[in-house]
Amino acid sequence: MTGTELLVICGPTASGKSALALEAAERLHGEIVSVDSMQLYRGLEIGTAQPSAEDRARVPHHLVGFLPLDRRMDVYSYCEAAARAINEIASRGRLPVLAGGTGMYLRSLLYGMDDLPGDRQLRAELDAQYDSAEGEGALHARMAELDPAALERWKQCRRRLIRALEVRLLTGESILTLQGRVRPELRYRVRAFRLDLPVDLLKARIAVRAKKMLDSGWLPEAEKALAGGILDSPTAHQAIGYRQIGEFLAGRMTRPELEERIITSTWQYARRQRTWFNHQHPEAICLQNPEIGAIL
RNA sequence: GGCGUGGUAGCCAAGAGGUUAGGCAGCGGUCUGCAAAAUCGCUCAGACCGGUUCGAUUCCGGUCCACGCCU
Repeated sequence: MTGTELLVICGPTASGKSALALEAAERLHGEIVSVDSMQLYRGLEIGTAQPSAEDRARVPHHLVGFLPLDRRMDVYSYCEAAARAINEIASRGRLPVLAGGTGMYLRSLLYGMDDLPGDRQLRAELDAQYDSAEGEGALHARMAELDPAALERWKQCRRRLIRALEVRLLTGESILTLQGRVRPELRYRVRAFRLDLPVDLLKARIAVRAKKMLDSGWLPEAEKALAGGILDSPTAHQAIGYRQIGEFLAGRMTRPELEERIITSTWQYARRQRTWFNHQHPEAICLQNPEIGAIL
């Protein structure tokens, strides 16, 4: 653990994290470090609800809107970048305020992750193999031989299986034995808050926000991102809404259907975030209201 | 008014006289290098009334409703 002090505000999408973090940073002499796998990207400003120019003028934001759409991102790279930003902010004597909803990024940043080797090239190859005709079976057979325990554990889960094989190939050992069993200590001195609004309220906020985004420029933004190949990008293609907007623009969906589908997938995302934050962040104090008073 | 077809869970949608349909949505969980991802589990039926049968969501009759055609 470093002595660096951190304020953390996490929670599901549309729960009011950004506004709260903004106000807190303003009052506490802080700068915001985004913990969001999609706000990273340049060109997805509206669709990923990035902070406005006005917000950014009020408080410096880091790790927002800088990454080209075709760039791959992963937890490890994110953590490196975020740790760097945190150090810079702290060295300026300001308070790093982490704000965002990408649970795995946040947990990895706060608690660290086992420093196992990684090889994107190898991983990409294994992934490509998986797609070929007998790929899945071949990969399973290979794992059955090299690391049956990991296969058993993740046979349903392509990515983790591939990652397990990657590590096995790189180290000669099973990822299961290399990963620490116990959760490590926090790496920073954190004051963490997790927003957990009542379900009905959160649902309503999601619906309102989705409609507002669609009414205020998301469509042209998405059209441009689609033209730029977002759907074929390694990571950014996962952003909610862009594929659906493509369908809508192609006339395969009505506007009400589009809204509904976006709201639905956003809610599903929020649900996953809720279960993550409810279970993975014992250090965080639960806030039922995005109110500044609670964190000052 | 007549004839026909159909009424299956919040929605879509099958088959079968007795054995889980399935998909979507919903709910709960998992999560160590693509996480706005991936994945596991659970809940929710047979329009209504009667009959046949050991047993009906499935067969028969009626009622209601929807759709189509005819008058």
